[in-house]
Amino acid sequence: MKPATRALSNPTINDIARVARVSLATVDRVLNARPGVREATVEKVNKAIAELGYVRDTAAANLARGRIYHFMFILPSNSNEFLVMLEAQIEQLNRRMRHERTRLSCTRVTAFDPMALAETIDAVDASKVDGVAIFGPETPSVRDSIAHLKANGVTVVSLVADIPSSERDFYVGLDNVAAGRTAAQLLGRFLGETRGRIAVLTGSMLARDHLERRLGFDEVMAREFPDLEILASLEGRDDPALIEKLVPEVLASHDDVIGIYSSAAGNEGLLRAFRTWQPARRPVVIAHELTPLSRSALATGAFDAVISQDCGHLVRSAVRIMRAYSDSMPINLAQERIRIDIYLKENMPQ
Amino acid sequence: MKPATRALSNPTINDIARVARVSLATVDRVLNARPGVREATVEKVNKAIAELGYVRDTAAANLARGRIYHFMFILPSNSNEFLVMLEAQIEQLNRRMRHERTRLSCTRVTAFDPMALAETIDAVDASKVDGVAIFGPETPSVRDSIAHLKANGVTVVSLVADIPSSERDFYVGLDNVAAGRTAAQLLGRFLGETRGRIAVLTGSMLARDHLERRLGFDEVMAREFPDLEILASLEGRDDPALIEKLVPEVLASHDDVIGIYSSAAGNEGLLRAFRTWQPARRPVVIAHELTPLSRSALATGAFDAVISQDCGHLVRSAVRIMRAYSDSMPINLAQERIRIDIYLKENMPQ
DNA sequence: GTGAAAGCGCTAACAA
DNA sequence: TTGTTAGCGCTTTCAC
Repeated sequence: MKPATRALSNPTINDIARVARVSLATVDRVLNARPGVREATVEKVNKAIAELGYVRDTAAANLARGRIYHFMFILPSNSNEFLVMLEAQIEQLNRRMRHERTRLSCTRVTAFDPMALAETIDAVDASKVDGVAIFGPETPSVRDSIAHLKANGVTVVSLVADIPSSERDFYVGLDNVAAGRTAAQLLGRFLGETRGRIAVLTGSMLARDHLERRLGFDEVMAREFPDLEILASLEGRDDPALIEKLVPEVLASHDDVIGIYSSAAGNEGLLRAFRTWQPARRPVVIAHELTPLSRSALATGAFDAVISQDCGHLVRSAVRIMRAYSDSMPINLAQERIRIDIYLKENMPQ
Repeated sequence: MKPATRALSNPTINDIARVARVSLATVDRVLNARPGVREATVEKVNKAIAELGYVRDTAAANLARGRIYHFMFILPSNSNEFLVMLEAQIEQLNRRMRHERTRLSCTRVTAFDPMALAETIDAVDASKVDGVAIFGPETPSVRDSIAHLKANGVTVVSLVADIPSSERDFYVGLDNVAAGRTAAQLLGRFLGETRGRIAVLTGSMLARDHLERRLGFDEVMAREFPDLEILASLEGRDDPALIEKLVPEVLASHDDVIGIYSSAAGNEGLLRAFRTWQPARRPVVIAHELTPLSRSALATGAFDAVISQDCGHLVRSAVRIMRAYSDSMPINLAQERIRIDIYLKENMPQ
């Protein structure tokens, strides 16, 4: 064991109190913007804070408060692999953070059902919850519910799919337009000189993330690979069974499908559809989300690339951000940016 | 402002002391494995700890100790873009963490000079430093210096390039063999049916990361793209000027170079060499590290893809790990795994 | 409006 | 070998 290193510390509220010639309690009142302090005193204290370059020790503050953070995740009740992984990460982080005064909980709401989502948001007890992370569709009722929650002092972040028209504090997720562009570029480059049609699988036109991906995909396809013809989106509603039914229909009606962009959840259904399809030439397939299934599809060559976002990062990021907002602390944007991960079989994590 | 949420807390040392019928000080002694406690008492305390599921509150412990962590980074004195970014991240994190009882410092050592590195490591004052992160070559003298540091109770992590034969506690960096494989796969797929020669740029045969990349690259090339001929590595020593001189020589002696794998630092020199080269067909270029220069090369199309590791993540990870080892706390391996990032112009962070 | 004092969970002198 | 006590930086009663 190393001896403790005790050194030149940062200024504390004691220093502020001394410099500003007030008591600790007054400094605390100013720091936490509590009422009952004369304007002149507030200024004295703020001057001392600026002078000394004081920064509050959040750990000590939380210790004194005995504060426990309560954060809630609201996810669609779909049970595709991505959501299973997301929920597993939430549970894992919850266990890890029990000892850091933080509690996470997770609620499921029927997928693509804005009313059910709005009701769930309305049911949040603002006196018991410090922050809510929402993964769901962007509709007026959802916006209203978010506004209501914000008005009650709860931090709100959108997760995976943004809700930019709402008053959410932050969006934790990737740039879905850029993800769609990336898929197009990979598909186009991997196809090289080959000519034919491209099938696109999406989830729901209600889901902002799905729409954005299609937008970015079409943009790059039109600009850089104008010789490839893109078919209309198949709406799979992230439902493996539905996808398994839809895919063969399209493949049967076009015998020159050389590329597939699976832009939403439900790879399971796509892979099952593949089992009964015997194309002349194996198509290039770009899918989303690295999951047990897509990993094995990469390994066997059924998928050529997978575009993904790190579930662990999503959850840690959401929690860090809800904490930062709860404490009015700054955010490291570079750390919170969710990367558009590209996985080939060669760079999958073991 | 929300009211503080005060709730069912975790057990504290007070609970342990009560259950084990000893004093706080004794509990503290057992927790910190300090001597001077009877075996029987130790067991009583440990029993209570297990019974209550006690987990130490590190924040409170650090507050009480007034402890300040001192971590040191040792980097090569080369000044390529990657190192500039790495050092910038260290400085930025240092500013951020001043208020979390953590101080970071950074020392530079002549690149590819094992003796100079060993001397620098030997010069570390173990009584003032809790952990050291080393980015440098793996040689016997370096190993010995690391062993010496470890013997003095300092945590050691290898950074970017591993030193597996040493007693380093952890390696923070990516799997370079897999990175080489990834480069080969991208190059091969982007080339499609085109046939010709591939030039490979490396840094130094002394650098483990460079060797490993070449290894992985050759493996996938031989297995999946046997029709492409790979030329011998050009050793650029991460020196832009040297690279600018070497590249045209190779291109002049082979008129069918259709692909380039720039596996080390010094993209600057490569890009300058391109300015005077007029090939019949633009080659496919895969480079390493997303930097201002490689970003613009992606944007203009001079590079087709960049394989990268996130500098911010490297530094944060190294610090989290040194902290965890200093406190004998567990590590979240999934969070610390450094990803092999693939960037196309479409998925670059803005 | 402002201040004094107790206490959050833990550590470290100093006693016993 | 063990216990008592002060105090880390901050918050929060409760007086004044």
